[in-house]
Amino acid sequence: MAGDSGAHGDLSSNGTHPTKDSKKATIRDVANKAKVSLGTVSNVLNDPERVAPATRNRVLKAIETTGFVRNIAARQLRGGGSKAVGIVILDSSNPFFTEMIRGAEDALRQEGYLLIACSTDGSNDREAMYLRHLEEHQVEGVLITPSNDDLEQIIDFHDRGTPVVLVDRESHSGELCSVTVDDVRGGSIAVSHLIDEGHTKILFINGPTTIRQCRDRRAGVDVALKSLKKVEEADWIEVVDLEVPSLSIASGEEISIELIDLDPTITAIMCANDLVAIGVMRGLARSGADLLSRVALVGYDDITFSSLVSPALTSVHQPQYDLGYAAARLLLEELGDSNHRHHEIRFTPDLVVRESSSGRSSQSQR
Amino acid sequence: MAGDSGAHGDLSSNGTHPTKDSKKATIRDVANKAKVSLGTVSNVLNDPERVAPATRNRVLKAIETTGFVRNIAARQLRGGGSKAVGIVILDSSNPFFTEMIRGAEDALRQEGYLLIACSTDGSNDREAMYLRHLEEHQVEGVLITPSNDDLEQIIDFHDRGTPVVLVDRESHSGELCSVTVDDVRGGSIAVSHLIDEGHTKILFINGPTTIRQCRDRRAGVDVALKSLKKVEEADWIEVVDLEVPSLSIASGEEISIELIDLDPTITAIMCANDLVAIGVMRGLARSGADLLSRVALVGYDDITFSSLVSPALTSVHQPQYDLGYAAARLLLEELGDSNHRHHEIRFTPDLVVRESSSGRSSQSQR
DNA sequence: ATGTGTTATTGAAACGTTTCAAAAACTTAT
DNA sequence: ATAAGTTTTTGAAACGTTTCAATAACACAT
Repeated sequence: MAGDSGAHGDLSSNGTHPTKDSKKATIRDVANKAKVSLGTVSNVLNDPERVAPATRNRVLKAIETTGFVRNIAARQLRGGGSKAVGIVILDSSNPFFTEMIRGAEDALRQEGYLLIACSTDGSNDREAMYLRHLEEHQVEGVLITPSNDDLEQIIDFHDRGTPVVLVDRESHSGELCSVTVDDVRGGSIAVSHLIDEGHTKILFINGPTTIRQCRDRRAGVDVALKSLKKVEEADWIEVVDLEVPSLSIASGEEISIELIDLDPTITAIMCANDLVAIGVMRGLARSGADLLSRVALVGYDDITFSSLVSPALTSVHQPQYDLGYAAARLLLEELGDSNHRHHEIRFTPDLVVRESSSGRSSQSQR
Repeated sequence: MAGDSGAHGDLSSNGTHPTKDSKKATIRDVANKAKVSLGTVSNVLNDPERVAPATRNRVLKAIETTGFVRNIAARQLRGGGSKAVGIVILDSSNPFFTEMIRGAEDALRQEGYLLIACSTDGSNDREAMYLRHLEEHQVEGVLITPSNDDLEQIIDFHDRGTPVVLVDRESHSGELCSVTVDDVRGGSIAVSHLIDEGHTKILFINGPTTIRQCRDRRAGVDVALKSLKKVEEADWIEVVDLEVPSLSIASGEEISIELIDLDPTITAIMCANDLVAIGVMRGLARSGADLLSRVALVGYDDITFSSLVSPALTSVHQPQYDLGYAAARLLLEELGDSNHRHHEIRFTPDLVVRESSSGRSSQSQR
């Protein structure tokens, strides 16, 4: 920029970083350098076919010479989009969510969007705060796993003009797009696996039934049982319920204490998610209990580390990355289509069988 | 807004979401409703003491009635900040980084900033792309773990006006703030622990020595050895080196094949990070090898799941959350202080001893 | 009522970019 | 040289908010 001091006018210090206070080049600087109008520079940036090649090259050179970096805020103000999307998740310590973010980020990067990540830790108030900040920034859309069952605040947010895609949560009345996994089916295939292995009395450790995913997974167990009873008249299969206050490793550890003296006719445990299952494993290991050599264990989510614990955990695989990727693609679709119709993408989970449910001694007891 | 149609003027459809196309309230709408000037509304929002209570209340009511949401882009254009900070990390699958993001987000949330998360996966080109996008958005600062040793592109970015804090990386010439962990010391305390346990021949599985952290951790081993040799003239301690191409679980699994026939005089293994150590464990378990019952294993990072694998992994604890939190605080400090002097915060790691290095049979062999 | 000092409010202009009607420049045909 | 058609370029105005010099309003003293 050595030869351009004149184009920048006053280079006086404004008190911030006195040693490095050059003003950034604007579109006006480029226009002056290339001896064209502001509109022509804008056309070169946004509609290059409209500009004669010679002029275009002159402008491109001036852009390089001045070190021009476009100002998104100015564009946004004039009516352009913010090129940013918010993602609001529950817990950034849970690999389920971080894989989801990864999928969303990959999809958005392809279109030149930035991803603003917000963790609510299940707090409705924090969710409200983040939504407000995102609205002030005029993000082009938001991907969100709601902090609770009541979608009112999210729907209000959407109604004020920002497209929303629900992640791992349905929109019952169809006013929002959503990406979900069929948790009823997930519960069914997990319990069916255990039944196929010969287990007849199964403990289901659920999370808070205020959480729809917990309810669905448990409901899936009933669906599988009903279906089996119809086909095989299998009336001897029994499911026992227990509930932990949160879907965390800590909750699993706490409940493991109650499992030490588990009814010996229970030969299988199914947990509402992997963190709870891992906590159970950890708690039992800590207390020296040998329960898991006779009892099968199944988790839900198939987070990255489930294959690394010992015994490796059988788990219902949720396509975490795909959830995030699909949600972002759905949002991009909505942004590009003024006649967009909301819809839902539903993924089907599958079971990944590992050590924790294999070769348990249920068959010898049956 | 039912009684306000006049204030909004033309509510004609612009072809986007025809059913819900109300224009958002601007500061002008608030001013009209409260019968004050634009400047007064701005003062109520930004400098409320300057406005008479009666006027202020009238304006606040109008803000509520109109549903006004401030427009950050407009403020930014006029000279306000973007209230957004970028964080550029290497790999969002590694819990080390996700914990770090969590710390940064918590610190920034307190000041009303949003966090824009970007993953480079170690790619210099992707890092460059993200830096450019962040610059267009005029983020108020960037926290970054560099994708490689060459900081030139990051320093250029900083020199163009955006404050930068390096995370887990030093700035050798002091032109940037940084937050690091003393990896030399981490290496030392890990190997010292093994020596204290009686191990005299130790295998060090390093990552790419182009990565400064890998070099430092290995260097720390030498520092501990030198120190010990001075004090106790302990010339019998030996370290054997091996290198994996990347710090991943997969690399650890691959190298585990070579460990099956490990020299029996090697009684301890130290890995450059937890993912490699976990990979080694997994690979050995898969091949049925019983090596880890006689050989101690130490990792580095102490990611969340290290305590959950079996045997639970002894690891050098890195304060991941604190790294992120401190980096963000340092950046906020720099933003608030026009006479800011760059400095470095250096954390001291500590060793968390778990099963993987306890009670290995090294002492009976010595 | 007049003068002085203080507080509160106003409103023009700035910020960087895009947009599109109008003007200018270019090309081709007569 | 003139006219018509096409391409290229221009530049005024808009976007929402902040800022600060100028003005208005208010309070108090004489």
